[in-house]
Amino acid sequence: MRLNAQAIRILKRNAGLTLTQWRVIALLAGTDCKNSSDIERQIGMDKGQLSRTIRGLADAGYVKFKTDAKDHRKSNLKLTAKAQKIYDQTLPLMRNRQRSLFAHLDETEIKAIYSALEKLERAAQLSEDEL
Amino acid sequence: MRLNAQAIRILKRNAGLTLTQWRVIALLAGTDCKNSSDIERQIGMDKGQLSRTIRGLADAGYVKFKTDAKDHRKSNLKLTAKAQKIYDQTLPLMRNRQRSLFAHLDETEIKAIYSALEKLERAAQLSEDEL
DNA sequence: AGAAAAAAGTTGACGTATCAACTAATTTAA
DNA sequence: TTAAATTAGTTGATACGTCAACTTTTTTCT
Repeated sequence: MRLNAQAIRILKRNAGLTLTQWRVIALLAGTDCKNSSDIERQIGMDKGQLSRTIRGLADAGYVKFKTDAKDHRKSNLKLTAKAQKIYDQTLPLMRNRQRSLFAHLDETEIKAIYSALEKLERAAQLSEDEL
Repeated sequence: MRLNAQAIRILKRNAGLTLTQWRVIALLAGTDCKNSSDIERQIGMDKGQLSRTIRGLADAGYVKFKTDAKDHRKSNLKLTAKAQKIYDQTLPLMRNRQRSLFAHLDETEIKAIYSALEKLERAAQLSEDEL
């Protein structure tokens, strides 16, 4: 989407992050997501892409892995101080952008969009069998 | 987008085409688009991707190139009979899908969506400088 | 307890979107 | 008319989205 272009640029210039990387960091920082599956459930992101994104973050020194003591399949993720700092710095920028984008829409439009998108998803789901 | 998933499957199963390939074929078949730039202007697709898509179609025997006699930069594209046939067969399927998706939306919702998306694009454009 | 199923992650493949740099041909404007 | 700007198209790089096959560990079921 062209709409993401600026978000991407903001992140690249201010934090050296990709949008996906930022989303993951934001979830680790702002929610109680602990591992890959939590994130997957939270934003419905693909397992595979998630795995690669997290490895990228780890390589860049933004997160640390630690295999869960009770369930050896899981590895718990923790943001480094570096990541936390970047998150704190970038969050306001992202929030501003979000606000200024949606500022131009009124209630009705926002609701219509969400409802319509839901319906489209449902319709897509329903006709799934016909293939 | 998950919404495209079925379209992609329809095309793959019924025609062995990707969505992008089908869009290009549809433009060549259903509009007066003659070359890459026409298509680019029509659907705002990236030049690069377009170039690769078209080459793919040519390699698969769906389109033929012919350098324009007057302007040697342009190459005019023509669908092969094979492509025409596939297009004719697939068009109804795609139309049905389109219809059944939008059937669940009322006028208001459709208008709201378009208007909202336009505004979002504009807002994104406007705030471009702040980066 | 042991087999089967499910969950957590990893990896590979392919398609799509966007940006940038580049060549070659054409148009424009001094 | 020649230099500069545009336009058409190609190629490379990177990010993102989705599907599928696979390993390892845990859970479920009988």
